[in-house]
Amino acid sequence: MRIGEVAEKAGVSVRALRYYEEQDLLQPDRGAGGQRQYPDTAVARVRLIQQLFAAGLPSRSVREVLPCVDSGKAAPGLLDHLETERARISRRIIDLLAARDRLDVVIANTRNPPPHCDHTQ
Amino acid sequence: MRIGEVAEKAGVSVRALRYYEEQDLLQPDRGAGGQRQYPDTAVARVRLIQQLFAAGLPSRSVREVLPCVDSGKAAPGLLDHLETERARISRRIIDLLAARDRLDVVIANTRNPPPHCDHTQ
DNA sequence: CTAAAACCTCACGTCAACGTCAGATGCAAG
DNA sequence: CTTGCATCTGACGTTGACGTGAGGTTTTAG
Repeated sequence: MRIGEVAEKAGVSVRALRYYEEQDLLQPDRGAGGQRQYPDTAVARVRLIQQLFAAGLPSRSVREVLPCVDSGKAAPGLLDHLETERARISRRIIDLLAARDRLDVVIANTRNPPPHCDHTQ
Repeated sequence: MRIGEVAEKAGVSVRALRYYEEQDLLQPDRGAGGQRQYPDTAVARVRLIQQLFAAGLPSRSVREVLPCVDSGKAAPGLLDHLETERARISRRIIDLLAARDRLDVVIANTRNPPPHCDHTQ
């Protein structure tokens, strides 16, 4: 597969794919004319990368995690890192839930104005 | 209250408070010497701002939402905006949950190597 | 064979929420 | 009075994940 097809199937930009390679998250082959050649599995891999990015992992961490997804083995000390990231994600989820609740209050108040109006500031 | 105290009580930097003012999220008074003077309610307000930022709202949206939190009334069309943001947060939460699950698989595999090793790419 | 896509490599631009530094001023204490 | 910390106003720096344009090459369709 060439870069455009991968981009479309994975739902990312061509630029993003080149960026991933620059960050050592992908290592596509090169065809005769110097064009990138991806295996079919690359699409799933890109989706995984996106998911990890969405979780707030920096590319450095993604680069460390990817080999472990393949091999099922972790480099020494990586397990701690993984759990640290997991904790970060969990905290982020909690924060988002709290923020959503705050928004819900605002929305509810907006739908039918409450009797007691805060006059904060 | 002066800016340093607000910063400490709200758990943010002094710079952040000046930035919020620049973005029209706070309008502190000015004392004789030109120093900012905050009411006690400012601490809670800053915490709210932080929470909305944590939810991924840009300062523009926060600026729109804040008056409604006070008044309980929404500007026309804002309700749609609020629900759009709510939906965005919900999607974000779902993404994070999915990503966390992915990490959990990696962590589990790392703890005791699995029989079947993916050889993705 | 040729025109149009698609691809290539630099390399600078972007955006948000601050960090940080410089140089000047204000404010409370001894 | 002066020492010293808090605060002030600019204004440039940072970070990450790309966007975007320039200028050239490769591949594909007709």
